[in-house]
Amino acid sequence: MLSKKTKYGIKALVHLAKKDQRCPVQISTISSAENISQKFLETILLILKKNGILGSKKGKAGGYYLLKEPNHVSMADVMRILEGPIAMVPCVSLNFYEACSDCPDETICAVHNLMEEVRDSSLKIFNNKTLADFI
Amino acid sequence: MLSKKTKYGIKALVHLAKKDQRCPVQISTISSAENISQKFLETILLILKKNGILGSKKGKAGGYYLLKEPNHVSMADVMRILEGPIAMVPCVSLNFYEACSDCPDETICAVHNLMEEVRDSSLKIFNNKTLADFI
DNA sequence: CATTTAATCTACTATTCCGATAGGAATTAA
DNA sequence: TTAATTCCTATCGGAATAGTAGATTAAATG
Repeated sequence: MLSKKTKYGIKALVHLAKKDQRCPVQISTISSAENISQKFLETILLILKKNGILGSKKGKAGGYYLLKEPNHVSMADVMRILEGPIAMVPCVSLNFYEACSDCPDETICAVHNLMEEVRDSSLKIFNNKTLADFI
Repeated sequence: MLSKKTKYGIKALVHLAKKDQRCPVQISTISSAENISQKFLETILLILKKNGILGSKKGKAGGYYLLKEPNHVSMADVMRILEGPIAMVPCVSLNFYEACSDCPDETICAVHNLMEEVRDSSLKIFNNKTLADFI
Protein backbone atom coordinates (compact mmCIF):
# COMPACT_ATOMS: atom_id res chain seq x y z
CA MET A 1 0.00 0.00 0.00
CA LEU A 2 1.14 3.48 -0.84
CA SER A 3 1.31 5.69 2.25
CA LYS A 4 -0.74 8.86 2.36
CA LYS A 5 2.49 10.71 2.85
CA THR A 6 3.67 9.71 -0.60
CA LYS A 7 0.26 10.17 -2.15
CA TYR A 8 -0.09 13.68 -0.78
CA GLY A 9 3.51 14.46 -1.65
CA ILE A 10 3.00 13.57 -5.29
CA LYS A 11 -0.18 15.60 -5.47
CA ALA A 12 1.53 18.61 -3.91
CA LEU A 13 4.47 18.35 -6.30
CA VAL A 14 2.20 18.16 -9.31
CA HIS A 15 0.34 21.18 -7.99
CA LEU A 16 3.62 23.10 -7.78
CA ALA A 17 4.75 21.89 -11.18
CA LYS A 18 1.63 23.34 -12.76
CA LYS A 19 2.64 26.81 -11.63
CA ASP A 20 5.77 26.98 -13.71
CA GLN A 21 6.64 30.35 -12.26
CA ARG A 22 9.19 30.37 -9.50
CA CYS A 23 6.99 32.24 -7.05
CA PRO A 24 6.36 30.39 -3.76
CA VAL A 25 3.04 28.69 -3.12
CA GLN A 26 1.80 28.55 0.44
CA ILE A 27 1.04 25.32 2.25
CA SER A 28 -2.50 26.45 2.96
CA THR A 29 -3.13 26.99 -0.74
CA ILE A 30 -1.97 23.51 -1.66
CA SER A 31 -3.71 21.83 1.26
CA SER A 32 -7.10 23.29 0.44
CA ALA A 33 -6.74 22.76 -3.30
CA GLU A 34 -5.75 19.11 -2.87
CA ASN A 35 -7.82 18.24 0.22
CA ILE A 36 -4.86 17.50 2.45
CA SER A 37 -4.55 18.19 6.18
CA GLN A 38 -2.41 21.31 6.38
CA LYS A 39 -0.34 20.21 9.35
CA PHE A 40 0.40 16.86 7.77
CA LEU A 41 1.35 18.52 4.51
CA GLU A 42 3.79 20.76 6.39
CA THR A 43 5.90 17.79 7.40
CA ILE A 44 5.77 16.31 3.93
CA LEU A 45 6.93 19.45 2.16
CA LEU A 46 9.67 19.85 4.73
CA ILE A 47 10.96 16.39 3.91
CA LEU A 48 10.93 17.20 0.21
CA LYS A 49 12.84 20.35 0.93
CA LYS A 50 15.48 18.58 3.02
CA ASN A 51 15.96 16.17 0.14
CA GLY A 52 16.61 18.84 -2.44
CA ILE A 53 13.33 18.67 -4.36
CA LEU A 54 11.77 21.87 -3.05
CA GLY A 55 12.97 25.29 -2.00
CA SER A 56 11.12 27.51 0.42
CA LYS A 57 10.77 31.08 1.51
CA LYS A 58 9.79 31.99 5.04
CA GLY A 59 7.64 34.83 6.27
CA LYS A 60 4.97 36.83 4.54
CA ALA A 61 4.45 35.87 0.92
CA GLY A 62 6.55 32.81 1.60
CA GLY A 63 5.89 29.26 0.49
CA TYR A 64 7.36 26.34 -1.42
CA TYR A 65 8.59 26.05 -4.98
CA LEU A 66 10.27 23.46 -7.17
CA LEU A 67 14.04 23.62 -7.33
CA LYS A 68 14.30 21.75 -10.63
CA GLU A 69 12.39 21.68 -13.87
CA PRO A 70 9.38 19.34 -13.64
CA ASN A 71 10.87 17.00 -16.25
CA HIS A 72 13.90 16.52 -14.02
CA VAL A 73 11.95 15.29 -11.02
CA SER A 74 11.39 11.58 -11.54
CA MET A 75 8.84 9.54 -9.68
CA ALA A 76 11.65 7.24 -8.60
CA ASP A 77 13.23 10.13 -6.69
CA VAL A 78 9.95 11.06 -5.04
CA MET A 79 9.11 7.47 -4.15
CA ARG A 80 12.49 6.82 -2.57
CA ILE A 81 12.33 9.98 -0.49
CA LEU A 82 8.79 9.61 0.78
CA GLU A 83 8.03 5.91 0.56
CA GLY A 84 11.45 4.38 0.95
CA PRO A 85 12.72 1.44 -1.10
CA ILE A 86 10.96 0.70 -4.38
CA ALA A 87 11.72 -2.99 -4.04
CA MET A 88 9.27 -5.08 -2.03
CA VAL A 89 12.03 -6.95 -0.20
CA PRO A 90 15.36 -5.51 1.00
CA CYS A 91 17.32 -8.31 -0.68
CA VAL A 92 16.44 -6.96 -4.14
CA SER A 93 16.74 -3.28 -3.34
CA LEU A 94 19.34 -1.34 -5.29
CA ASN A 95 19.52 1.63 -2.92
CA PHE A 96 18.58 0.00 0.38
CA TYR A 97 20.01 -3.51 0.04
CA GLU A 98 19.96 -5.82 3.01
CA ALA A 99 20.44 -9.57 3.07
CA CYS A 100 17.75 -11.88 4.44
CA SER A 101 18.83 -13.61 7.62
CA ASP A 102 16.83 -16.73 6.83
CA CYS A 103 17.88 -17.22 3.23
CA PRO A 104 20.94 -19.39 2.59
CA ASP A 105 21.17 -18.57 -1.12
CA GLU A 106 19.53 -15.57 -2.77
CA THR A 107 20.12 -16.82 -6.29
CA ILE A 108 17.76 -19.76 -5.85
CA CYS A 109 15.19 -18.03 -3.63
CA ALA A 110 11.74 -17.83 -5.23
CA VAL A 111 10.81 -14.66 -3.40
CA HIS A 112 14.05 -13.01 -4.41
CA ASN A 113 13.72 -13.86 -8.08
CA LEU A 114 10.07 -12.95 -8.27
CA MET A 115 10.51 -9.62 -6.55
CA GLU A 116 13.54 -8.80 -8.65
CA GLU A 117 11.36 -8.93 -11.73
CA VAL A 118 8.73 -6.78 -10.08
CA ARG A 119 11.33 -4.25 -9.02
CA ASP A 120 12.68 -4.00 -12.56
CA SER A 121 9.29 -3.33 -14.09
CA SER A 122 8.29 -0.82 -11.44
CA LEU A 123 11.58 0.98 -11.61
CA LYS A 124 11.27 1.33 -15.34
CA ILE A 125 8.02 3.19 -14.87
CA PHE A 126 9.16 5.33 -11.94
CA ASN A 127 12.40 6.31 -13.68
CA ASN A 128 10.73 7.37 -16.88
CA LYS A 129 7.84 9.23 -15.30
CA THR A 130 8.42 12.82 -14.19
CA LEU A 131 6.30 15.64 -12.85
CA ALA A 132 6.13 17.03 -16.38
CA ASP A 133 4.02 14.06 -17.42
CA PHE A 134 1.23 15.13 -15.09
CA ILE A 135 0.91 18.78 -16.01
CA MET B 1 7.19 -3.85 1.75
CA LEU B 2 6.26 -7.47 1.42
CA SER B 3 5.04 -8.90 4.72
CA LYS B 4 6.81 -11.87 6.23
CA LYS B 5 3.53 -13.71 6.05
CA THR B 6 3.57 -13.58 2.28
CA LYS B 7 7.27 -14.22 2.06
CA TYR B 8 7.02 -17.31 4.25
CA GLY B 9 3.88 -18.42 2.47
CA ILE B 10 5.57 -18.38 -0.91
CA LYS B 11 8.57 -20.26 0.44
CA ALA B 12 6.34 -22.89 2.00
CA LEU B 13 4.33 -23.32 -1.19
CA VAL B 14 7.48 -23.74 -3.26
CA HIS B 15 8.68 -26.30 -0.74
CA LEU B 16 5.45 -28.24 -1.15
CA ALA B 17 5.53 -27.90 -4.92
CA LYS B 18 8.93 -29.54 -5.03
CA LYS B 19 7.47 -32.72 -3.52
CA ASP B 20 5.21 -33.47 -6.40
CA GLN B 21 3.83 -36.47 -4.59
CA ARG B 22 0.55 -35.94 -2.86
CA CYS B 23 1.76 -37.08 0.53
CA PRO B 24 1.32 -34.52 3.31
CA VAL B 25 4.29 -32.58 4.61
CA GLN B 26 4.29 -31.57 8.26
CA ILE B 27 4.53 -27.98 9.39
CA SER B 28 7.62 -28.76 11.46
CA THR B 29 9.39 -30.12 8.40
CA ILE B 30 8.72 -27.00 6.37
CA SER B 31 9.49 -24.61 9.20
CA SER B 32 12.89 -26.07 9.90
CA ALA B 33 13.79 -26.44 6.24
CA GLU B 34 12.85 -22.85 5.45
CA ASN B 35 13.84 -21.19 8.74
CA ILE B 36 10.35 -20.10 9.65
CA SER B 37 8.83 -19.92 13.13
CA GLN B 38 6.62 -22.98 13.36
CA LYS B 39 3.74 -21.31 15.16
CA PHE B 40 3.67 -18.45 12.67
CA LEU B 41 3.78 -20.86 9.77
CA GLU B 42 0.79 -22.69 11.23
CA THR B 43 -1.43 -19.67 10.76
CA ILE B 44 -0.12 -19.02 7.27
CA LEU B 45 -0.77 -22.54 6.03
CA LEU B 46 -4.21 -22.45 7.57
CA ILE B 47 -5.03 -19.33 5.57
CA LEU B 48 -3.82 -20.98 2.39
CA LYS B 49 -5.97 -23.96 3.18
CA LYS B 50 -9.07 -21.86 3.81
CA ASN B 51 -8.51 -20.21 0.46
CA GLY B 52 -8.39 -23.43 -1.48
CA ILE B 53 -4.66 -23.59 -2.21
CA LEU B 54 -3.74 -26.32 0.24
CA GLY B 55 -5.33 -29.42 1.64
CA SER B 56 -4.46 -30.99 4.96
CA LYS B 57 -4.58 -34.18 6.88
CA LYS B 58 -4.73 -34.31 10.64
CA GLY B 59 -3.12 -36.72 13.07
CA LYS B 60 -0.22 -39.06 12.62
CA ALA B 61 1.44 -38.81 9.21
CA GLY B 62 -0.64 -35.73 8.63
CA GLY B 63 0.41 -32.44 7.10
CA TYR B 64 -0.26 -30.10 4.21
CA TYR B 65 -0.25 -30.69 0.47
CA LEU B 66 -1.03 -28.75 -2.69
CA LEU B 67 -4.56 -29.11 -4.02
CA LYS B 68 -3.67 -28.08 -7.56
CA GLU B 69 -0.81 -28.65 -9.92
CA PRO B 70 2.04 -26.20 -9.28
CA ASN B 71 1.57 -24.58 -12.69
CA HIS B 72 -2.00 -23.75 -11.76
CA VAL B 73 -1.09 -21.76 -8.67
CA SER B 74 -0.25 -18.25 -9.83
CA MET B 75 1.64 -15.72 -7.79
CA ALA B 76 -1.29 -13.35 -8.26
CA ASP B 77 -3.50 -15.78 -6.34
CA VAL B 78 -0.99 -16.16 -3.55
CA MET B 79 -0.34 -12.43 -3.30
CA ARG B 80 -4.03 -11.58 -3.10
CA ILE B 81 -4.67 -14.16 -0.41
CA LEU B 82 -1.71 -13.36 1.82
CA GLU B 83 -0.77 -9.78 1.01
CA GLY B 84 -4.07 -8.32 -0.13
CA PRO B 85 -4.51 -6.02 -3.12
CA ILE B 86 -1.76 -5.99 -5.73
CA ALA B 87 -2.44 -2.34 -6.54
CA MET B 88 -0.69 0.25 -4.40
CA VAL B 89 -3.82 2.38 -4.07
CA PRO B 90 -7.41 1.14 -3.71
CA CYS B 91 -8.61 3.38 -6.55
CA VAL B 92 -6.70 1.31 -9.11
CA SER B 93 -7.41 -2.09 -7.60
CA LEU B 94 -9.30 -4.56 -9.77
CA ASN B 95 -10.37 -6.87 -6.96
CA PHE B 96 -10.49 -4.48 -4.00
CA TYR B 97 -11.58 -1.20 -5.64
CA GLU B 98 -12.42 1.74 -3.43
CA ALA B 99 -12.72 5.39 -4.42
CA CYS B 100 -10.54 8.05 -2.83
CA SER B 101 -12.50 10.42 -0.65
CA ASP B 102 -10.23 13.35 -1.45
CA CYS B 103 -10.03 12.94 -5.21
CA PRO B 104 -12.62 14.78 -7.31
CA ASP B 105 -11.66 13.11 -10.60
CA GLU B 106 -9.71 9.88 -10.88
CA THR B 107 -9.07 10.25 -14.58
CA ILE B 108 -6.86 13.29 -14.10
CA CYS B 109 -5.23 12.23 -10.83
CA ALA B 110 -1.46 11.81 -11.12
CA VAL B 111 -1.30 9.18 -8.41
CA HIS B 112 -4.11 7.22 -10.00
CA ASN B 113 -2.58 7.20 -13.45
CA LEU B 114 0.89 6.41 -12.22
CA MET B 115 -0.22 3.56 -10.02
CA GLU B 116 -2.43 2.14 -12.73
CA GLU B 117 0.64 1.62 -14.87
CA VAL B 118 2.50 0.04 -11.98
CA ARG B 119 -0.41 -2.27 -11.28
CA ASP B 120 -0.54 -3.40 -14.90
CA SER B 121 3.12 -4.28 -15.02
CA SER B 122 3.12 -6.04 -11.67
CA LEU B 123 -0.01 -7.96 -12.46
CA LYS B 124 1.49 -9.17 -15.72
CA ILE B 125 4.33 -10.73 -13.76
CA PHE B 126 2.21 -12.18 -10.96
CA ASN B 127 -0.32 -13.66 -13.37
CA ASN B 128 2.28 -15.38 -15.51
CA LYS B 129 4.41 -16.71 -12.69
CA THR B 130 3.38 -19.95 -11.00
CA LEU B 131 4.84 -22.29 -8.43
CA ALA B 132 6.08 -24.45 -11.26
CA ASP B 133 8.54 -21.72 -12.24
CA PHE B 134 10.37 -22.10 -8.95
CA ILE B 135 10.83 -25.84 -8.81
C1' DC C 1 -9.70 -48.64 23.29
C1' DA C 2 -5.68 -45.80 24.55
C1' DT C 3 -1.94 -43.25 23.03
C1' DT C 4 0.51 -40.44 20.22
C1' DT C 5 0.85 -37.26 16.65
C1' DA C 6 -0.32 -33.30 14.26
C1' DA C 7 -3.58 -29.89 12.54
C1' DT C 8 -7.04 -26.41 14.34
C1' DC C 9 -8.77 -22.77 17.06
C1' DT C 10 -8.86 -18.89 20.31
C1' DA C 11 -6.76 -15.47 22.54
C1' DC C 12 -3.19 -12.66 23.88
C1' DT C 13 1.15 -9.57 23.54
C1' DA C 14 4.92 -6.64 22.28
C1' DT C 15 6.59 -3.68 18.97
C1' DT C 16 6.40 -0.72 15.21
C1' DC C 17 4.32 2.38 11.90
C1' DC C 18 0.82 5.63 10.19
C1' DG C 19 -1.67 9.66 10.05
C1' DA C 20 -2.25 13.29 12.30
C1' DT C 21 -2.14 17.15 15.90
C1' DA C 22 -0.11 20.80 19.18
C1' DG C 23 2.50 24.43 20.27
C1' DG C 24 6.00 27.29 19.84
C1' DA C 25 10.39 29.28 17.49
C1' DA C 26 12.45 31.49 13.66
C1' DT C 27 12.16 34.34 9.70
C1' DT C 28 10.47 37.75 6.47
C1' DA C 29 7.40 41.56 4.43
C1' DA C 30 4.84 45.40 5.10
C1' DT D 1 6.22 46.26 15.33
C1' DT D 2 2.96 43.21 13.67
C1' DA D 3 1.19 39.69 10.85
C1' DA D 4 2.12 35.84 8.08
C1' DT D 5 4.47 31.92 7.13
C1' DT D 6 7.88 28.19 7.40
C1' DC D 7 10.46 25.28 10.72
C1' DC D 8 10.99 22.21 14.53
C1' DT D 9 10.01 18.94 18.27
C1' DA D 10 7.08 16.20 20.66
C1' DT D 11 3.18 13.55 21.36
C1' DC D 12 -0.81 10.45 20.53
C1' DG D 13 -4.43 6.97 19.24
C1' DG D 14 -5.24 3.35 16.39
C1' DA D 15 -4.02 -0.17 13.38
C1' DA D 16 -1.09 -3.67 11.65
C1' DT D 17 2.92 -7.04 12.15
C1' DA D 18 5.02 -10.79 13.85
C1' DG D 19 4.73 -13.56 16.63
C1' DT D 20 3.47 -16.76 21.32
C1' DA D 21 0.67 -19.83 24.48
C1' DG D 22 -2.36 -23.19 25.37
C1' DA D 23 -6.28 -25.94 24.70
C1' DT D 24 -9.07 -28.78 21.29
C1' DT D 25 -10.04 -31.93 17.57
C1' DA D 26 -9.00 -35.60 14.43
C1' DA D 27 -6.49 -39.54 12.67
C1' DA D 28 -3.32 -43.46 12.81
C1' DT D 29 -1.21 -47.04 15.38
C1' DG D 30 -0.56 -50.58 18.71
